[in-house]
Amino acid sequence: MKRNRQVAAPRLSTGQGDADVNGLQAMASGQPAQPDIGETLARAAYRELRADIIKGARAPGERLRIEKLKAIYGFGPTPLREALQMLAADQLVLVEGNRGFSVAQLDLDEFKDLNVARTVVEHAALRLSIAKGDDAWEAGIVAAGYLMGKEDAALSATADRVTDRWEAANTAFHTAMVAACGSRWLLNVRAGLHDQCARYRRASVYQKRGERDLGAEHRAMAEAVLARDADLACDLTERHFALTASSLFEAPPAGRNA
Amino acid sequence: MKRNRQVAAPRLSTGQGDADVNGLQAMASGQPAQPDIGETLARAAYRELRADIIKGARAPGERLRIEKLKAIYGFGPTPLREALQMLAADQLVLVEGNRGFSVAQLDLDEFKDLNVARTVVEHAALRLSIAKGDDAWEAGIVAAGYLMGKEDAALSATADRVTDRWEAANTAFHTAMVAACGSRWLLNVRAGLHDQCARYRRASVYQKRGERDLGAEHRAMAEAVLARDADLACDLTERHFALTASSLFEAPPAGRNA
DNA sequence: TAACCTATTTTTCTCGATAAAAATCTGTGT
DNA sequence: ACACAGATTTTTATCGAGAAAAATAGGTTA
Repeated sequence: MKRNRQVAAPRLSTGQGDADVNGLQAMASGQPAQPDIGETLARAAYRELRADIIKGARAPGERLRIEKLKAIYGFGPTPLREALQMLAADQLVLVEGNRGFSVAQLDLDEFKDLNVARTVVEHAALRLSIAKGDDAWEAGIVAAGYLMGKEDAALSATADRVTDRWEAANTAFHTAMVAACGSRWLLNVRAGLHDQCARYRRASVYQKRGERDLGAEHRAMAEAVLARDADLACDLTERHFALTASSLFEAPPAGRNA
Repeated sequence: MKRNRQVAAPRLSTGQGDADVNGLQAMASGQPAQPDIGETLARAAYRELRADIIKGARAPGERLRIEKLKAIYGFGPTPLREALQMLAADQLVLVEGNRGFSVAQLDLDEFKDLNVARTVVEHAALRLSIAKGDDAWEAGIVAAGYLMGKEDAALSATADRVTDRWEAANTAFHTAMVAACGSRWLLNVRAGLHDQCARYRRASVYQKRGERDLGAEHRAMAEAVLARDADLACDLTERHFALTASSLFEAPPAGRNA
């Protein structure tokens, strides 16, 4: 009777009672942040912060003081701290002894390192997936490829920065191709590495996509995978990653745009 | 003056003032748990819980109620919750909406899955390491192999359960071989998968080591790696993992020994 | 002036208490 | 007896306050 949903009500009653809080959150996170019922505040804070860090809304190196985050996101100190600890486990946030949290720095050497690991995992997942994939898997690739094509077209038309929509389609497309690899652990690891790379991708102001035809790259990959040509698919994937990487290397040292 | 080390003093003043708490902790974690200075209680709790879960002191599936953990480890609710969230990120702990935490269950299918991912990552790291390793790397393998040999001998002499010492030597030995792979990310991922597997290894009551000569397996691996024979090294590693796995498969369903 | 020690402020971390949710128990009606 | 609704208990999640640590500022001495 006097009992409201845990996740919604306390959020609003955290100090201010009007809609300004939601406005702030929407500004910070992009979407209205509709918390799934049963979701904990700590997890909601985790999701919002994670999304903001990956998309670059929270700049690399930025100090994440609890009071500041409290003002921005409207969560209390406890959920925020728990969220930050989780993000630290993801390597998205740096935690120093008694000196608080900060957004993990972007570093070119780190990115090369990351790319090595990602390529290894992606190759393995791709080969397994090609060996094991069934009809439903193929259909999933076709569907994701279709949406990817639309986003690629929209992107090259506007010549603008990468959008959230494009990112989502990209993630779905690449995930679809490795989905049948048969190891949830491999997919988990892969997803983590993918998210890390997404951060670098989106942080780079100078995305010289002009010289790339992403649509063609994606089409070629899907084709190779559907043709079960593992060697070609791995080769295309590696080149795909490398092209993104090299466009970042040519940009000025990342992480200085705080 | 009135200021003590953060990590030690509050621990003892958490309710009881006598040494019983330490006794409990020592019982639970195996060692006196000497917290590094500057370490946070949350991180100390994380380390202790993590070690206990991996070594099986906290049984798979066991519910981790805050009050219970408070009594066992002597930490307050906040550090404990933060530690549990970190462990959940590591997939060592399962967290359910508003229903608390529990030790992740052990499951044979899950272990097969895990082994796929681990083998992939280990192979890649091994190949890279063999390609790039220098003299210091070789020396590290020789040193770790020497200690490993001692522990293997001690183990086969007592025919007893795997000890903490053996586990530590095993971890160090395998880590030494991949240490030169050149990607910290790959090593991080690898370490996480290794720890997960260690859990399965130690949980299995029926470790039919009798038929295995671990010392010989380890020596052969070190030899192949030092000879820079990547194919052989990968092959031996895969077989090494597979043997451990098969000895678990023959045991009754794991995780029922709570 | 520079180095060092002390006091103050700021920030982080932890605890105890409280509110919210789930689980359990109880009684009621069919 | 069984199913269901309501109330109670237990467990979990969150908040606000306070203790501890780091950072900063100020003052003293060589």
